[in-house]
Amino acid sequence: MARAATTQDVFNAVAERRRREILDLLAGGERSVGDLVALVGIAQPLVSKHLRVLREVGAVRVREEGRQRMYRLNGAALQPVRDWIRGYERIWSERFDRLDAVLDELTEQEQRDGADDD
Amino acid sequence: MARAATTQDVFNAVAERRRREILDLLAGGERSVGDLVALVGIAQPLVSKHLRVLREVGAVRVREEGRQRMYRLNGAALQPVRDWIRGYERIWSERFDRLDAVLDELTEQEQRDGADDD
DNA sequence: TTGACGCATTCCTATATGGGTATATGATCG
DNA sequence: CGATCATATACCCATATAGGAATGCGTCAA
Repeated sequence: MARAATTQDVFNAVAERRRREILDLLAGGERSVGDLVALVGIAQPLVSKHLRVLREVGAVRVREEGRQRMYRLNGAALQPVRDWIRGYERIWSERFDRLDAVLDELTEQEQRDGADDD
Repeated sequence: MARAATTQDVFNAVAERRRREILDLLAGGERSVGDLVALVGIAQPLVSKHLRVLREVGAVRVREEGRQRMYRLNGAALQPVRDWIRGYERIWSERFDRLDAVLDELTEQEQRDGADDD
């Protein structure tokens, strides 16, 4: 089996740098494909393909306007990512930080006088 | 070119369901590889491979204990994901929600009497 | 109607997987 | 030392890309 399809879930869709870039641009408002091509700086077919992936996971919406297609962000589709990462907020915000730091040092010490890893 | 390497950035690393599962388990505390194998329910070599990816992006740390290797979460490595998704909080929380809803309806209406998409 | 424009899709290639199986490596025990 | 346990790695396969080039197709202008 290969990696899961990018159209399968949002996590895979946003794993791609360009697609995050596109979403970031759309966060600023509607854009035509041509605009995105100019802004992202990659070939038009590629932009179209990325947009398709984003469409398939529901992260963007299209609106036709003459020959142009205006794309718009649909933030709701990103919620699974937000929800997942939220579970880790505790780890950053709470005092676990200090405990982690201590454990880190211990680990690194052991690593040093043990095998060297990676 | 193929998709970016999973070891290239955290986004690609956590795009995989199993790896998120592993991280979630580690969020509850240190675990040996054997524990993870039992909990995740996939073959040991696979768990080891996922752990390697997570190690390479810094999302987990290892500590050797006899023949076992204890893995521990390193939440800091997930911050790029958090930071990115944070930029969208505004979109969820603010009143843009209502505007989005309206635009959505308009879009769907146009889609209906225009070509059907997808 | 013909031509140009704006996008989407198709075909092609190189590459990086995720899963499985077999095997190597290291540590502990008898 | 030899056997066994806990992990990691190597190798094989099917699959899904991301990027490039060429083309299809609907829309608008002359």
